[in-house]
Amino acid sequence: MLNKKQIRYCLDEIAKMFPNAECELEHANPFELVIAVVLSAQCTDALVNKVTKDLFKKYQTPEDYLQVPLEELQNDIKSIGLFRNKAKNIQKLCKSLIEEYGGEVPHSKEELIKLAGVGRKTANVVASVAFGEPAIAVDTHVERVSKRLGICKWKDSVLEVEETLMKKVPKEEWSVTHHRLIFFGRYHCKAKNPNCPECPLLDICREGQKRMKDR
DNA sequence: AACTCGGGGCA
DNA sequence: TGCCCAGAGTT
Repeated sequence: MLNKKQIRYCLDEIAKMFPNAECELEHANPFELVIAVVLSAQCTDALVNKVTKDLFKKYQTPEDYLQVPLEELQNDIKSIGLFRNKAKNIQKLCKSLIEEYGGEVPHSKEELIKLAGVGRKTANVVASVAFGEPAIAVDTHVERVSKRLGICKWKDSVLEVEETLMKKVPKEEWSVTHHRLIFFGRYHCKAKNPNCPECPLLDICREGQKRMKDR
């Protein structure tokens, strides 16, 4: 397991690789961000951005999403996959926003995660990106990279990965950390063919060293 | 803990 | 054409 100093080294090196790692979803306000992140589950940000361009023109408020039949909303987002569930969840989510939060998006992770279609990862992204709350969103990239590098244990659950990161990274850097790890995982430390030979972290990465030895 | 939901992108 | 990608909800 890497200690705090080693993790700091990793994050600094990744920061050099991706100097402007930030949320790739297009949004103008917290409400749009919530919708975009809910839509982004199990699909790429690029694909979501294609849909949200028109979607955000058509729907500006939670009320707008409830004024159309479910089938119409499903049709508006059908190109992203899992659209039936996502459309249902968005209407439920909008209903909750109106009835429980005065039409506004709540700021805390604890409130966000209660919303339909919002899980731990989405709640963390919205809290940190929209409201600047300290949070580390653990998606598949963050989980994989954390395990390969040795930041956490291989058998850790998603929640345990998140807790370990929060424990070992200073709170002020939680938000930027999750973006750094996501970029690192998506573009360099890929699931299939991680670019270990050109990785600046090879000397510290247990999985990288193992892979290089096995070649 | 395992299963289901569903498309686009790419070889 | 078939494999790969990416979370939430339910049981």
